[in-house]
Amino acid sequence: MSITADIIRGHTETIILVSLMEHDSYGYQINKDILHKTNNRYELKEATLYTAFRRLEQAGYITTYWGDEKVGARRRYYSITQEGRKACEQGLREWKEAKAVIDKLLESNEYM
Amino acid sequence: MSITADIIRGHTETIILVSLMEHDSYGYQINKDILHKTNNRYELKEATLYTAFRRLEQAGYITTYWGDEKVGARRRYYSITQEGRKACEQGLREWKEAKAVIDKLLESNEYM
DNA sequence: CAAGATACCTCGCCTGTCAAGGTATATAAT
DNA sequence: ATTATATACCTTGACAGGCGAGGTATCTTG
Repeated sequence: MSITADIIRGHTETIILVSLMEHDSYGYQINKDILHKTNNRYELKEATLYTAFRRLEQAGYITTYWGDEKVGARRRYYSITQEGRKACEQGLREWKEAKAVIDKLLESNEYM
Repeated sequence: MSITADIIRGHTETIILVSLMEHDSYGYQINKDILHKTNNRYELKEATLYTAFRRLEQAGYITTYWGDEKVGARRRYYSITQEGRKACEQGLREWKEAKAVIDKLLESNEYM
């Protein structure tokens, strides 16, 4: 995993929110989706994932409920709220802005 | 300044190293260059800048010397080392990788 | 019945950011 | 003269997010 903690820092919440935009999901699944979407290049650490869930819940961006699995391990599902959708869009805008700025600063000269 | 601390986190050192690739410079100038390069959209906080210099020096990525200004405030100049150039290139590679991964995760669905 | 996958969780350390405070010089305005 | 602003440097301590290390429980497969 070449992506360092500091580079991903601050994007975790938006990544989770985006993954909840289409449909409710649960922690383990969200992380596996991330792994597959990135062709096994990236995966959130469990501790990071769950602390992010707590923050997002605290902020009112997601709500949670237990699945009714008759079999297998219990699943805690997460659902994005209207506020969460706004925060998600804001996060995406911030990413685009940050990307443009960092690209400008890093690629203004090409040393690669 | 819409770019949050967490999004920029981890790029600071590479930003500084890139700015030293062409020629030696000093703190105040580097920060002003960043400000101009980004059309006043971004500027490092002084504390962040100087703590980053200490880290980079500690890591052997930059060396430092005092300017011989006859007039005005003294300037501490920084010079990138060979190790620093390597670290810079590594930082640029990491940025490209991180950008690709985050883009994949955030733009796999378009909600903007 | 051991191993591995699924599925959840918390504690406490680490590290980069930055607000707040400081020093000193030169110039322009009041 | 004094105040303000720009230049130019610096440190301390709080804060917050990432995550290593540890834990629990269920199901499947060899």
